Amino acid sequence: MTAVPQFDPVIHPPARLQLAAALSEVNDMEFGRARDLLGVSDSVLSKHLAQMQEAGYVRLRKAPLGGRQRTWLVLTAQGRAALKAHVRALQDLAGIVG
Amino acid sequence: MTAVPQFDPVIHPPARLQLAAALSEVNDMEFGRARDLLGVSDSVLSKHLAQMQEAGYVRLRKAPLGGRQRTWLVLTAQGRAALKAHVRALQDLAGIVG
DNA sequence: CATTGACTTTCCAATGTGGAAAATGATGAT
DNA sequence: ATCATCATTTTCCACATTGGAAAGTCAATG
Repeated sequence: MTAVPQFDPVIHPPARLQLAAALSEVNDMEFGRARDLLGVSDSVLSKHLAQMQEAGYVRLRKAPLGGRQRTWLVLTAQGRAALKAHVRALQDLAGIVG
Repeated sequence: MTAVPQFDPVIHPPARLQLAAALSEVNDMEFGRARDLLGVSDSVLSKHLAQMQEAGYVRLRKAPLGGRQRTWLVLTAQGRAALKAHVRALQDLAGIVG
């Protein structure tokens, strides 16, 4: 009798939720900027991105900038929808509190 | 440079978030009912409650019912405020997604 | 072709969550 | 009083997740 809906496990963890939210407000963001924003190491961001990519929530665009290869993170339509659904789920869940 | 605000770790985990939300809609709820609602074992609910109590988010009211002792869970004002703040934090974070 | 910069992967420690089972505490039965 | 029982609570463990450090990759110089 699990009357309570589950949250999307890919997007619920703080780091990923924050990343998705940050990406939702821009067209794209550089890897390094996202890493600093979240305050995590390269490896950690990379691993979160791997999961979000696998879920189809994020797309990585790699292109050279200033001679060096850089990566831009883009929230996909699916990722945006997932974030939206997640926020709405929480709002519904806590609707009365408002 | 953690420009992203952190979530309340006591209330963010799914089980506790769902519990807080569920409790926010009623005056109180029986232990067993909450356990079934969340779909977890007695021990797990008990442990979540311990954390939420320690944070001052939940109060346990024990009283006999039908000869046996039962426990009712009550969301405190502090717990309600924490839930509200959490929801608002997420909304702010994802404000653009709307 | 060695080097450097920008990630990615591997390895490992720390935490957190969950369940089963043992322990508690409060009754109710005997 | 003592025992059995029900409602939690605590203990013990297994497993999953998350995070960082360091080694590994790969493309673009020098």
